[in-house]
Amino acid sequence: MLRKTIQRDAIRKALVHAARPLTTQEILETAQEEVPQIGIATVYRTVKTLAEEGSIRTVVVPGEPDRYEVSGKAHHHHFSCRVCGRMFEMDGCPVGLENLVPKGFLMEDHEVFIYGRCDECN
Amino acid sequence: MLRKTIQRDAIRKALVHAARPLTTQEILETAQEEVPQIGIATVYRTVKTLAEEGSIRTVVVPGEPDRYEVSGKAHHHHFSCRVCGRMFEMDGCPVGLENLVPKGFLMEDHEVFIYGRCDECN
DNA sequence: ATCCTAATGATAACGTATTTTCAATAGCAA
DNA sequence: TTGCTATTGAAAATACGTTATCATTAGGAT
Repeated sequence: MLRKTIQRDAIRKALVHAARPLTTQEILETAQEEVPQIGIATVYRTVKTLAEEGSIRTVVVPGEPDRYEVSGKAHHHHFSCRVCGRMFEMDGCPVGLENLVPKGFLMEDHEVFIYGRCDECN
Repeated sequence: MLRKTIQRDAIRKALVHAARPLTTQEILETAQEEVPQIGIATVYRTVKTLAEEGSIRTVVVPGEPDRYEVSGKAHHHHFSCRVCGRMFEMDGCPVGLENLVPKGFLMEDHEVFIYGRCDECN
């Protein structure tokens, strides 16, 4: 039986309140504002549980550690700021992806990453 | 002074003749057809040199090891086959990427990955 | 309030990709 | 052909994200 702990609450809150996908480090830092003694192992454990139960989604990023975001959001992609390293959500989807797919290939899924500077760093 | 070796030649050839970006393992296997005793350390060393001199480009992929391809190709993106694990080139680019970028953000670059089954695995 | 045990925190261990080490080999200039 | 030293191969060492270990803490049912 799953127990309700202040650590899990802090981690869940960090993810729910974030408007962007968070790394385990970012989750740790946010959760520490509420539960200072929380450790990284708890973040990994909780994130794993939340992902298994389906309430969060893993965002796998090129050349960077995984991020996590609450599931159920509308289809979207991500913007990665080269200055502050944060990753942001972008609504919508580019057009004509199916035209890229070579003949005979089957498209099941896609990912788009845009790199640049976020509004704060720009 | 850089020396010409059969190992470097085999690695360069593997990359030049490939129609798709290769992992260090794939480079090793291809190069071994020509130089059976070649080791993975030489692949890493040579790939690093080639990247520094600009003749190849590193393709950083979500959740997978880096790939390498010769530079100078026309702008393109990649298709990743979930069955055989190979990555293929796709000419062209989706439309409307700039519409995704939030107000105040600056787009410098972008990457698109499509996942599915390649023609051989389909 | 007590007891059982799930959960935690600190840290060691792991997995995997990549780099370094070092003795042996092989370009290549003289 | 010789000699110098860049390059190689094998294996050890790193880097770094993630998982496991284990003694301690704290939900929460009774």
